[in-house]
Amino acid sequence: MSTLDPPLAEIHRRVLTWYASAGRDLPWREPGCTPWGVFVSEVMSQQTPVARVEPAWSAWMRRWPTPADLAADSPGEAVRMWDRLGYPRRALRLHAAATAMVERHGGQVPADEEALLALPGVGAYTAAAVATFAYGIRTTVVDTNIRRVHARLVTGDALPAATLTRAESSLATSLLPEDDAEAATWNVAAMELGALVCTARSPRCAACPVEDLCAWRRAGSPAYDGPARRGQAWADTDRQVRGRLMALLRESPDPVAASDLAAAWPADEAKRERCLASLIEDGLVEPVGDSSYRLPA
DNA sequence: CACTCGTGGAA
DNA sequence: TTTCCAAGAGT
Repeated sequence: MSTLDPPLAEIHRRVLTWYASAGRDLPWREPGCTPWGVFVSEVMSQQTPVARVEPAWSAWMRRWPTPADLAADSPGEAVRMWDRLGYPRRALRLHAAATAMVERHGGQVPADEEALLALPGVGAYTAAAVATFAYGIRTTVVDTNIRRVHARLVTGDALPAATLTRAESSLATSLLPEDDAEAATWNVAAMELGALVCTARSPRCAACPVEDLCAWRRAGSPAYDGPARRGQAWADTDRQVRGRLMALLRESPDPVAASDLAAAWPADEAKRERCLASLIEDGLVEPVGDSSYRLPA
């Protein structure tokens, strides 16, 4: 554990100042936003770019302003409203989380990180993010943006490792400001720096408030030299087929006939049937009668 | 721990 | 056109 030079306080000051002027005015960052609004924004933002989340979040919050409002509706409606944000199991889990809030937390988003972690669809990142952004609690947030900022600024690597390491987590904790409010702002500011400036591809170092302090820049911006990162295949994968089937089911207010689902992926019947079965297993689809299907009621 | 799970925009 | 990858979670 080495002492940073220059002092951490200087990094904090510069990044917080940068964030105050360059941070985006996202609706869930407004002072009046409810913890539920923050919670929804965090779940929607898991693996989905903010630009696509923003309109979806607004529509969602208009329809279901509280956890109880969502819990009172069907999981299928949540999946339909999720539309094309991707990974629709998140919609199912968000609905289940709302139900848990009603049943176990008086209809409120819990402030305790432990309780948050117990909710469906909430992992280490989301629990910390909701605790700090909705409730101002001083806790360590580690997302892909923050990992990349730390990798470059402190460690001197072009990119972080493929999976989160213990060293990264303890580094993030060691960088956290002591003050509660400042820690919360630091968390969002570091994420924002990674999202807008310290990006994965072609970072905009000229716009970075800490470029002269960056270990990676000081080392001459060496290229990534870790193990090859395997890209996500898409064509002919189960994910593509599931997506095709879900699109049909979302668009139809009525149950969809098996023959219509078959037409959505005629090339490989076995694969199609397997995907439909997995969607049913996941609770994203339910059979109606003998040969039609719908989103869960 | 490695793998799966959607979608679409930008390089 | 192809490739990359974006506020991760669950198994």
